[in-house]
Amino acid sequence: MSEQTVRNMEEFATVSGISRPTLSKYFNDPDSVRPTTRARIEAALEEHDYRPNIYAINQNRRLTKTIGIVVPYLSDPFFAEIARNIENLCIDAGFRPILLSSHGDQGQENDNLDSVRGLKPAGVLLAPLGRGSDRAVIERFCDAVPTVLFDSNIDDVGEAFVGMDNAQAVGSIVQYLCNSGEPPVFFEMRDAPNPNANKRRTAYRATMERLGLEPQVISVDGDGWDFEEIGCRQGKRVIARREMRTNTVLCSNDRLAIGFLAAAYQSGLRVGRGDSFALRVAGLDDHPFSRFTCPTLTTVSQDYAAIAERSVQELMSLIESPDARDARHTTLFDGKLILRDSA
Amino acid sequence: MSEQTVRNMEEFATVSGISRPTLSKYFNDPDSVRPTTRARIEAALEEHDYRPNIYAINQNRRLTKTIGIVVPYLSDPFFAEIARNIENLCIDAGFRPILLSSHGDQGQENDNLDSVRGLKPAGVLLAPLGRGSDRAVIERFCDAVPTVLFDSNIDDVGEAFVGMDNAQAVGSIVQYLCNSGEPPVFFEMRDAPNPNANKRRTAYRATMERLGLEPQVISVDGDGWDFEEIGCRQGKRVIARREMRTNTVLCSNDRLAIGFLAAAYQSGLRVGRGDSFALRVAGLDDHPFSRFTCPTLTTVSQDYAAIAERSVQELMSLIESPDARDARHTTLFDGKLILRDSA
DNA sequence: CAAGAACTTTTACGCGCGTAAAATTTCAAA
DNA sequence: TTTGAAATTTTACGCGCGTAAAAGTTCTTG
Repeated sequence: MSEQTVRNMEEFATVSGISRPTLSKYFNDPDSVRPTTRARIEAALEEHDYRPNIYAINQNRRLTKTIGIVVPYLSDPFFAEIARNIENLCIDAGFRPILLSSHGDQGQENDNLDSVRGLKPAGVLLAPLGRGSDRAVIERFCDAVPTVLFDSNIDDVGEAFVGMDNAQAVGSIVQYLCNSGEPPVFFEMRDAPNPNANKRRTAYRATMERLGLEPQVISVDGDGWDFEEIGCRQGKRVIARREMRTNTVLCSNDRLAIGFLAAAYQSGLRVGRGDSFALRVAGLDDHPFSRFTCPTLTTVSQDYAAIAERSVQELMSLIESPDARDARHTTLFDGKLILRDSA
Repeated sequence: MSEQTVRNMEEFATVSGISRPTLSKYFNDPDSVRPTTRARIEAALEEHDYRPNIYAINQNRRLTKTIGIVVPYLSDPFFAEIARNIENLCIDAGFRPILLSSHGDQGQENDNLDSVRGLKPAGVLLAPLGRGSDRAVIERFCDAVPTVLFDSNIDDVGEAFVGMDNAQAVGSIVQYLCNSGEPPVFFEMRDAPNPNANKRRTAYRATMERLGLEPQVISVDGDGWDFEEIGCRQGKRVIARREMRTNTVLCSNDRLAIGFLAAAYQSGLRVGRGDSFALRVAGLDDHPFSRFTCPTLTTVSQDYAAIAERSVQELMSLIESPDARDARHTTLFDGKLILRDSA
């Protein structure tokens, strides 16, 4: 490699013997040039390992090949996993994903959207904070940028939403719990940040009533995204005060359930199904760690891969034909009951 | 706001009555203009919410205000947490952090470094894959970009390394375990991706020998970054075959330990300290989930905040005076013994 | 082999901003 | 008020690439 000489496309044109406009075409789409030309370019590329300046490229594009991915809380492996899936799909589609986490904070979410807008992205995949989001800010953002919401819905905002069918998921696990033992109590945070929580509580109530059973919702205090901590601390309180009318608890999500399992353990209650166990605990989401709790957690799985794939598909169709959208698309994937040992 | 008119700095100069070069100065450092001027600019900014085009800015800077953060595996909450800390510190320092995960894959790590280089970052904070890294690629990268390594060291690569003192950490927990019961067996992956694993094994051996005890290292098969899964599957095997010479096991990291706890639970062994327990399990790292295992996990904490802070400090001093470096800096933070219920 | 299609080259301009130099204005201290 | 330092304005150029238009070349098809 005889390098150190090629500092821009002009120079690369000289050393490769290809004109700059053709090179420009090539870098925007290698298939848009004749195969022989492409081969010559790529041979020269091997020699000089030149790469176009990404800033200069994007300055002259109204829209870039960047895709923003904004998640509410990346330290939650659920979002990390989904982001990983999405990233890979974006790369496969020829885009550059940029991952931003709002760390559970509204100011950060607003900053992230601002910062993403500055990137002039082709599109954005956004899992909003939910209750903690500044709706006006998000609406304005979605008006300016093709945006697909996932995980957490905000009515009428964004061009599409992809998430879980909470009604179906809650329905199926409540039904299972009722069939296999005592009906579940619903354990949740009073002011859950995520709007799924409300849908889940509602679905729980509806399912219980449909089954002719009296629902019991235990809403506990606790702010922020430290769900395990809240589940554990408040779980111990609930257990100590014997607030549950039955021996079965359905937690609003797996992270709360993981905390609740810890609470049960620390309270000396054995969790599992069968006569020798004092408590049954179930969750929702199939969190990556749910396979390794003690006991392993019965839950309803979200299909991470499917959600990621559909979200990206929606965004791609949005990018390809921005005006061809008649109405907002909503996709809800069914959850799958995952029977493990905790319930 | 009378908007829709200001499309570049020129226009903003017109509407604000400030010359473009002064505006340029302001956006590069608001303190570099006279306070009255600054006030006028900021007043105009309220009116027109103009933002400089980031691509045009960076095209003319040899170095940008971007800082790359590359971690090996973001779905591991350990890295997510440390990245969160680092991100915030970078923002406070006036930089734009860009977070990239290699998802445990060498090709992805190489791509990430390539992609970061294209961003012309002021500096990079890199936690390499370790054993899975392509040393030559990383060396070349570090030659071109001011880089601070963290978590996982690669000898003589990068301008600085910030991590945990494995010898101290392992020493302290081995000592504790020996003092409080039977000496620990060391449980690890045979081909751990992270170089800390080797240091930990070595430290374990050294400490045991110093104490006049015979070390026992159990190295299990398992590829990839799915540590809990490996810890659980292989843990069950180890337990079933009674491979451990004592009732105490020190796992090479918390994620393995979390898996091992699951294995013990599923094997019917009660974990904890005291006569009524069959097994003691300890880990290393103080993983975010270690407070919620059953039982809670005794471990040695890494000071996430300190590691993040020092890493960023090192990088900042590197950015400010790139040549003032005589030798590679290495910072090792002591781990703190965290006594919980598992050992 | 001819004709037209498809591609490449040449030429030229523009994007939005950094930045240098010289002229002018503002400010603070004497 | 004067004076010099500091800040601002004016003017002008350059960064690396996208892209348009016209002219030239190569390929395909019959």
